[in-house]
Amino acid sequence: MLTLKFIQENKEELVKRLKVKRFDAEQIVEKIIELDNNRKSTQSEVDQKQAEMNSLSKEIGMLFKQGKVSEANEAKSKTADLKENIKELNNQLNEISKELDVEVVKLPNIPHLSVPEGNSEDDNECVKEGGEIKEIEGEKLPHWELIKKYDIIDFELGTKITGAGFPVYKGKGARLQRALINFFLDEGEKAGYNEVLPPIVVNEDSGFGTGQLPDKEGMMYHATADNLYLIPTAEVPVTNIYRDEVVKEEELPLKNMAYTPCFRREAGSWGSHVRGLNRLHQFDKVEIVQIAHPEKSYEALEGMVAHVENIVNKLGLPYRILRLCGGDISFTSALTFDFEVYSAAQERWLEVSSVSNFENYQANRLKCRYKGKDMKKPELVHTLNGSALALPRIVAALLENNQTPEGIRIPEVLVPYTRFDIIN
RNA sequence: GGAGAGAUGGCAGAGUGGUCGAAUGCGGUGGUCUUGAAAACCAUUGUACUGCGAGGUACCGGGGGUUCGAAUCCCUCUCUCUCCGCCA
Repeated sequence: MLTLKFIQENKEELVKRLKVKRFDAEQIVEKIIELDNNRKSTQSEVDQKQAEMNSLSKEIGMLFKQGKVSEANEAKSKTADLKENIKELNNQLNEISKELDVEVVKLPNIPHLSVPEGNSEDDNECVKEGGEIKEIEGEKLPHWELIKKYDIIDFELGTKITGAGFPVYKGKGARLQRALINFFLDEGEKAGYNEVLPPIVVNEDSGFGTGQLPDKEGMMYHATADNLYLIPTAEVPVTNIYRDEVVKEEELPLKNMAYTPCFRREAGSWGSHVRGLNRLHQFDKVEIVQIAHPEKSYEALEGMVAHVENIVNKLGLPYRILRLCGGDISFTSALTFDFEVYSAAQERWLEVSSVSNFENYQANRLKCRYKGKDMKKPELVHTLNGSALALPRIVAALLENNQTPEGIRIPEVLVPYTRFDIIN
């Protein structure tokens, strides 16, 4: 969420810039400012009464000590009204604060100045294309046919064990998963990311910290007996490492990565174009997360984009990088680059990574700050994350693009990990 | 799952109703001394809100209560540790 200070000091600019996100902030901003001013004045009234109360109490203590019991009792009688008054004001203050919290989370993050105008994914700006779209020799099958043909991923079996969207990877299919995970982690390590293996269920506080709760509660599987949530992305546990922390300035940037399974309920979003591996309830992903100095977060973002590009390149997949437009960028992001790979048999681009800078929007909610030696107060950090990479669509593209009459060729970089070079 | 003990500042650890935002030690920062370092000595050292400022207010695991006054008493929740049980 945005800081109240920023909203107070930049209200015109805020309203103007949120228009790029197709968000009309004017009324909410007005309401927030009014509530915040109200909060401040009520707070200072409470403080003042409280100060009165404190000094009165001190006085009473002194009087008792000096044995002046009747004077003490007299002073005591004065406190009743004050006490009632404070209670009343505190109730008001609570109401105002609650209302303010509700309003302030309604405002999305401010888009970066480079975010293009636009209403939908069709208006995203392609900043780069790479790799080569090769002709497929022979029969051109979509991956959902290929996995059946070679018996490497079994959807029906997953349905039997769990339900739709929980595939079972078998034989070379399973090993390909493991190979990709290890390859991604090794590449991440080379790029300076520290590997963590976090819990894949999280508590409510963590859900709030990264913004899945309270709004997007429906996206997560919820273990109600213990009130824990299955993570939709490793971003949740890995970013929450730094919830309520003040980190040292010289430690920045903190670069972490994690492999985790991810769970998404994706309620009601199933249709014809989400066949096969295109959308699942459970999938594997390696996520990279950075906690960066505010002045260096865009440098960090560039580094993350370069890292993802490097991996996609090594896999030999045709790709393009999109700068998301105001209408497509997420609520919490300031700037997002999507990576898409071309899937030859489906003849469409598949999103495989999304790399974002949240600036201090997420950090404000997390209360993650940094402090340097000559800083008087800690300041909010910037947070960034990106997939590097999500497996299912990478697998889909690899299977489809590398199919030959003999079988599916495994990219050279993966062979040391898979220990086979063809699926046939 | 059963029984017991506990949660205080960056860490360790005192504090059982008033002058406690909290002793003391360690650590951190600045300084004196030194060619430099160590040692010693001196000073300083939490966060948030609010105010131009002096200052004020809140915070001793979370929430609630008793009281003129709570780190301290009561209720409740969470977590940690020890022992027992179960277990990859």
